[in-house]
Amino acid sequence: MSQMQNVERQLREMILGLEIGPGERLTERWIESRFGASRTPVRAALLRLETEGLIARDGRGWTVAPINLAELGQIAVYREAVEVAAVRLTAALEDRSGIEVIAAMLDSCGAETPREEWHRVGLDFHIELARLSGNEFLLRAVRDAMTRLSRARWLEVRDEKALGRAWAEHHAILAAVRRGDAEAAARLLAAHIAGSRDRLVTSLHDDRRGLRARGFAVVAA
Amino acid sequence: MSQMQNVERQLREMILGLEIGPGERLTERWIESRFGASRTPVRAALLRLETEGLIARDGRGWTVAPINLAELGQIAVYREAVEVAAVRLTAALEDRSGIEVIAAMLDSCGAETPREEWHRVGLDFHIELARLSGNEFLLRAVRDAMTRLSRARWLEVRDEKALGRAWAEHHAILAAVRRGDAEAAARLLAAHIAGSRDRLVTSLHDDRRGLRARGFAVVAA
DNA sequence: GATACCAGTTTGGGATACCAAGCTGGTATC
DNA sequence: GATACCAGCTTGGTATCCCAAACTGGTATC
Repeated sequence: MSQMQNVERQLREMILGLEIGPGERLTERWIESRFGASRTPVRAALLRLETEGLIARDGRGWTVAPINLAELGQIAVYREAVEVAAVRLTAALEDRSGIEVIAAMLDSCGAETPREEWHRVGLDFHIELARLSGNEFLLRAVRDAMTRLSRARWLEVRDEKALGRAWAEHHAILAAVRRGDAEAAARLLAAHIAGSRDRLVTSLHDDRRGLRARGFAVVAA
Repeated sequence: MSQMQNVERQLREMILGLEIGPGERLTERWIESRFGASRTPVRAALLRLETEGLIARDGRGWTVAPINLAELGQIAVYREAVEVAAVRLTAALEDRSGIEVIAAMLDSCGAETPREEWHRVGLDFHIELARLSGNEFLLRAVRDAMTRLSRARWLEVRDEKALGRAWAEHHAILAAVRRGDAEAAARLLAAHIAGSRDRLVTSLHDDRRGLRARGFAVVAA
């Protein structure tokens, strides 16, 4: 694997894993020494991560993208548009057996499953559901949206109840798609996304002092 | 302006203007000498254009993205999802005066307007309409889709009648938005996108021999 | 004490040298 | 004549060097 891909992957993991906090400054030299690569692949990786929205230019330098509450609201609208379109396509397919793989993925999470895994499955559910549509652009849009949401969701304080509710909503969406009920699937998905956004924004808004205390830049809605 | 932006902009214009044909191979050294920049900004520009879908990796090298008829169909579905979402948002705004700027843009095209200008306005109509929604992600999605459609639309054989019809459909969509009729706007826009796709794919499919004769790679649907 | 200024350092942008992988054209062998 | 093979060239990947701009810390001046 090339150095650029190495740096890109590792840096993305550090950002998404909050090992580098939202709003933190990045210098090409620091990354270079941190990952043992020269500046050429480092700069290539930065350019790619910039298009993912994980880092942003800060004047002449680079900054890890802050958590932006207004952006979360816009992403929810965007998600609804593309995810609903994707699920409508999928519900209209003759062969909807791909659904079962996603259902199995959901069921693989149990009481003893680590929180990290719940988080990953919660994101992958939406990505895999979009993939079933067969539309590359809808898939990419969903993947991009989930990447941008990833850190915020990780910071969200989620209790058992919220996790269980999301799990149930995911299954309800799958059930509607399974029986080919596009309208129901679209309605359930839209409600799920709106509810998810509300919980997310409320949680982060309430906790913004704590987040800032941890050194995380949080931009208000 | 930085060298990277220079190279990126000029290379994008050459690709979109079909000065470099779809499917053509690109080498970093050729670009370097062509634009008088060194490989560092050239590589940065290539990485950015790759994310726009205008160029793609071809094994170890670079290739100008071919015209892909299957992709055009997928883009139409994607466009419908995001553009309809955007126009619904716009129709729900209190202040919809931005509409008039777009209407003026349409009206600036007359019988003596060069074909190039019609082309640009036809793309910008959709982008500016999405911008009015105020949602950055929907705007970016539409802009990205129109960029990917640009070359295909330029190759489309369009007669006066088709241009006039598109112009009328654009105005009809604006009228629906102006009176706040989200349902009508969504319906008209969806029909416009579907019709546009049909004409585009049919035209390119019928002309694919001619396009290939010009050295343009055309991937079948 | 505040401020204007200056030298030193840091940083991203760019240019270039080097390398390994892969391709090409020619050649020698059968 | 076909094929295996090899030298040389091309090309993207990487490392490194230079530069100008911006930042930093300290100092001198008022």
